[in-house]
Amino acid sequence: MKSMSNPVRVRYAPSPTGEPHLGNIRSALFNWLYARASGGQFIVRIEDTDRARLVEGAQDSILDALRWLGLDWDEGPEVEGAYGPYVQSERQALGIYQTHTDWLIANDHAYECYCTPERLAAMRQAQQAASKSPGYDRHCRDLAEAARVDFRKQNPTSVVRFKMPLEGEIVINDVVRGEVKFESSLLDDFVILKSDAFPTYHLANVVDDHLMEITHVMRAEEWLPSAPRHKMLYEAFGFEMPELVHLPIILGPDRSKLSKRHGATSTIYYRDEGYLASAMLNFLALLGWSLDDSSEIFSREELLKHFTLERIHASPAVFDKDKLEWYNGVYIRNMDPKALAEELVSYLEASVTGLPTSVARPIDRDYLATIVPLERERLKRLSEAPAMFEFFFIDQPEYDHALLVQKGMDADTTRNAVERALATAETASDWSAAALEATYRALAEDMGLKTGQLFGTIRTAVSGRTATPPLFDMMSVLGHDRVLSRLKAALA
RNA sequence: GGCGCAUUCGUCUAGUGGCCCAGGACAUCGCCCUCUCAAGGCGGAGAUCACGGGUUCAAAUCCCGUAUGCGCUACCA
Repeated sequence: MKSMSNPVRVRYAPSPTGEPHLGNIRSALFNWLYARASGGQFIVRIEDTDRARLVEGAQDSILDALRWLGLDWDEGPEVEGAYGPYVQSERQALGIYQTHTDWLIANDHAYECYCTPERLAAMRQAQQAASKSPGYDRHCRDLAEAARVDFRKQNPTSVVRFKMPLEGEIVINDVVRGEVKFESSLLDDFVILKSDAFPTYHLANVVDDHLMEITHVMRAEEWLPSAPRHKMLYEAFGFEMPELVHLPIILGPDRSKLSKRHGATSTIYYRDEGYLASAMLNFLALLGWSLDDSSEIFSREELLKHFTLERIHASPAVFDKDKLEWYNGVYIRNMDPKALAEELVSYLEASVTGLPTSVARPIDRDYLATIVPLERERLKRLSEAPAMFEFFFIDQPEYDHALLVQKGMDADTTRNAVERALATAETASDWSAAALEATYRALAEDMGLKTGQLFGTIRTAVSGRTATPPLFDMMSVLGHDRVLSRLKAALA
């Protein structure tokens, strides 16, 4: 337990190189959860030090994902705080990383390296051929000052490398995994400042985490192998080491790291597909964390109440889309119909993926409000609504008239059933579901048909489909005129 | 190849020496409910707890080894 004088400060530090990956957002969630659960601060820092991989709009997309899930940040882009700026390129422009690098060089913890990419590639090739473990051969580590002057003259581009210890053991302590040991001799002198004067992740991360007074570094497990480098950096600077919390990796169905070849990995994609933020939050929280043997449904509040670092798992978790969909169904069913209707409007009115253009926009909200309670328990994703609701909105659904014929019926009995159903509808005075059901049950009996037969025929005639909400609720919502015209069309 | 992490039903997981010849959830199958589809209820199948050795009266749980999977091994994060 950290003392009250040392409040928890955690950060989510994405690189704006693409869409917000689910695994990445899961890391953000855990950081946010821990910050909020412990009364600490949640900071967002943009790590845009790789100028070549920058993607326009990626930062906005990442922030959108956070906002969608309600992961609010106390400091970061758009929320200035006392430790800014919160974008590394801006910090670079301020000279923060250069200053730290200079200090490291002056104190014999780092050195300039003039090796060309060609030399490094050749070196790696040779190492591979000799099946030696790869790594920088420290060619420039102990160059004499005169030689350095020479190199600078010939080749003004250089990088700065950190001097790793040549021997010994580096032990890091991870909250999830305990002590992890690394052999120093196997770790090479890694680059901390690139030739474009931007820092690498390692330097920027350590410097910024220290300057921003981060207390817990929570990130995906793929970072565990670089933890010893970070530890050496902290020691060289004389900075206090934050707690390390390496989160289990999220896997695809084939058990390799979840990536695009497994399908959509963008959080934004799932939002657009109509997954609810509450469902996504619940699902993501249980990927690498659990409370007990029976709790499955967690609201944001419950998550905050129960989340602890101790219950984070060490083993990786496979992303199961079926389970996500189940969660979504659960949350949709628990949603207030009015709120759900409101949520559905944009999906229904969408130009390409929405209802057919023949349906006038804006759609009738009152009418929609009567449909939603009928379809709610069948919806798994909001994006299914247009296809599912279409027959409520268009004039006349297209369907194969063979579908009108139910089991044990033929063309004549079917035609007769539609005619009688039409006649009954024409004279019906009470259009409530209950009244309709009563009259049509009587009709079925009168005709010697099973309810399943008569109702099935009417269902298809009225909706063009074989799977719908309960028939009479549906007819009641559709309304007298629409039902009559569709029954007539079934006779054509 | 080297280093690191991990290993309980197909999947997410409960389990920290006896309550476990292993519990819950998703998916799957069957039945019930029922005008169809869902939802819901009930039930089934599904894990020799990766494997092999120990330690112990007793191990999924502790120790050692092996195997497998994944991650890292860039002037990417």
